[in-house]
Amino acid sequence: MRKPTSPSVVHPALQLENQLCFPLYALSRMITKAYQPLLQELDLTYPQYLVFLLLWEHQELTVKELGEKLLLDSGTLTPLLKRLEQKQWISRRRDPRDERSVIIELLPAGRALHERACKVPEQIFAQLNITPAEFETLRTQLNTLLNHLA
Amino acid sequence: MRKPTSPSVVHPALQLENQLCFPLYALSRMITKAYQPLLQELDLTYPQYLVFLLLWEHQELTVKELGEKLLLDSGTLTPLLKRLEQKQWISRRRDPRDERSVIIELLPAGRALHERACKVPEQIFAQLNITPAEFETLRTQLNTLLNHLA
DNA sequence: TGCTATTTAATTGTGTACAACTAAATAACG
DNA sequence: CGTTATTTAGTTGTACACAATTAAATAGCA
Repeated sequence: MRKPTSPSVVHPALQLENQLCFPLYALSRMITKAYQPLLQELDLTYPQYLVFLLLWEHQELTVKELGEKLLLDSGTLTPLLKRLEQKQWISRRRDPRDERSVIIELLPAGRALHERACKVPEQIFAQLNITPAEFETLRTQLNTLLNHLA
Repeated sequence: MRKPTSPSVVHPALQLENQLCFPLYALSRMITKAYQPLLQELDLTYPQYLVFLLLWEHQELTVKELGEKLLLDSGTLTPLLKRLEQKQWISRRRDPRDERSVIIELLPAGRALHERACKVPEQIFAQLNITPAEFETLRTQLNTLLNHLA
């Protein structure tokens, strides 16, 4: 072991353990990592899974609509969606009524993923070791804060 | 407007709005974005800022120690630290007592950033529109959940 | 109508994240 | 002591994220 470095005078608010941002950032990545082995069986990444959550509900959405719901821009979505298109899970086409928009449509193979994904949420929940009530409280708080910022 | 697509039968647990993971993921990115203009004045990215939070407290840490505290691996840290080294904010050297370890040391220019960063936390807090009590509750809950997973 | 402003995706470049692998150093053990 | 196992960073390749820019289409308006 190296010698422990002497603690210097640091603003408490600048200590990692007092941050809100850090556990948020770390927890987000940890949760993504918890999804990874489950999603790997579906050949999906976590952001791709989020796109499918929306498409399973809506069948088709524009890139703009996906971006609004996921808070992601075209710089992230365009290459992601092209990869899903290559796998024949979605189609991309310009809206004939407004050629600026690109409509993303769920293809049969993409819809078929829904059935296989059904068990994912409960498997994740089991790993969290929290009660449904705690889950709800936290979800509500995070959504509230998100609405303040977004 | 395109025609609204008819809602299909979707497992409630597979709806985006019922997820815990999504607000966590989105909020983490939104908070990072809130930091961005403040950190830009320090020429820092958000993960680089987290590294400095630790180095301002400890002056020197190994890559392993940084990785343990930030839950990041060398694949992320090595290039990030090399960029900080190029700016002469930190130094990287092998530990002579264990040549496998790389010691990251804060250089004067890196320490000088601390003073300029002091106002960052309060400026972020102001944007959150929550009370200190709510801040504390949320921070505790997130840390608890993080400990369950990490 | 004709011109300008806005909207929408795509592109480009930088910087994370992370899985999988490599290489070097050290620890552990017979 | 020598051999094997483990630890530690670094490397490679893939996939986000996002700022900034570009280009095409549409809206707005004089």
